[in-house]
Amino acid sequence: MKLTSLADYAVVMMAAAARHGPGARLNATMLADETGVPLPTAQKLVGRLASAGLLASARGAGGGFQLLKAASEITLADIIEAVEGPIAMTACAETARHDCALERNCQVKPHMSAVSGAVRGALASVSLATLSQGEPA
Amino acid sequence: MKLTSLADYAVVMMAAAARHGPGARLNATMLADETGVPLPTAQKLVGRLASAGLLASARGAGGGFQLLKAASEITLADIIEAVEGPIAMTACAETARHDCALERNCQVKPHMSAVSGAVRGALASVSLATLSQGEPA
DNA sequence: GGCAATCGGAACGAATCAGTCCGATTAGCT
DNA sequence: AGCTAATCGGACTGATTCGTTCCGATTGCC
Ligand code: SF4
Ligand code: SF4
Repeated sequence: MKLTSLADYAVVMMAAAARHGPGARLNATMLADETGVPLPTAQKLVGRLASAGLLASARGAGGGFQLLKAASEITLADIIEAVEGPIAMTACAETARHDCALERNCQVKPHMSAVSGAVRGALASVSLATLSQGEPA
Repeated sequence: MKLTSLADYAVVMMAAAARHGPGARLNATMLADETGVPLPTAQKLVGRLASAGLLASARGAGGGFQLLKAASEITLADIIEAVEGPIAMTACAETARHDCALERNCQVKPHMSAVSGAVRGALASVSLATLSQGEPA
């Protein structure tokens, strides 16, 4: 019940990116140096974030990344799903992927989608704008 | 962002146990046969649940397990914490365990305890009594 | 006192994660 | 236009944790 280090680092990097304003040009090296995340790991993360639609990527010299949405429009759930995949507590909650051996006569299965929704809602209630501020609410 | 198979199986077994009433004598073999969880895995799970204080264990022939609380008093968070350990989204949210390299100048760290609390609250709002019923709310 | 049944912890194999590296692509300069 | 340099993108390796399985310790019953 804890998120992976990759997802955690991705949140830290996105918060740092949000602090640069919506139109700033960013590259992996700058973000890695600013947050302390190892550079190769940072490269992997921005790649995933870009393919998920949270960042716009530009290749070549002078390229880099850029936030596609406002900080208040990006939530923790978005970042986590971009890095870790869909938020589903159990195997049966995820559409497709029905490889649970107990699924045929599992009594708690009908409730799991609601539980996943609740957790996802808790994560979606936190926006990047909140995280980028130093002090808690 | 998904719970492990062990925790999932533990929830299924606890729901099955709750359906037997509060004072019923249960053993690992019965629960495994009823839920479909492999017997050795079920043994490991009931052991952890007992050491966490959710079940009372009795050794020897004619022994077994027994629920210590009412079904409405046991929440998903309790079961997950019993199997997976404390619910903490990040390394810094957990008291002790401060082995994060970015912890010195991490801007999002102050918010993570609140996020962990929100997720834990979402899980704590679901009781075993709800899960043991076949139909969702 | 012997026996059978059950809990408890220790060991093994598998899967995923975290980290690292090198190739493909493109802007900028000569 | 050709070359160079800088950056993204995907593929590979090692490490950690998860999941499973097995066998020994303990206790009630006969
Ligand atoms: S069917 Fe039951 S045991 Fe299988 S993943 Fe869903 S909740 Fe878990
Ligand atoms: S200090 Fe920052 S990077 Fe480290 S675990 Fe906490 S939130 Fe994550």
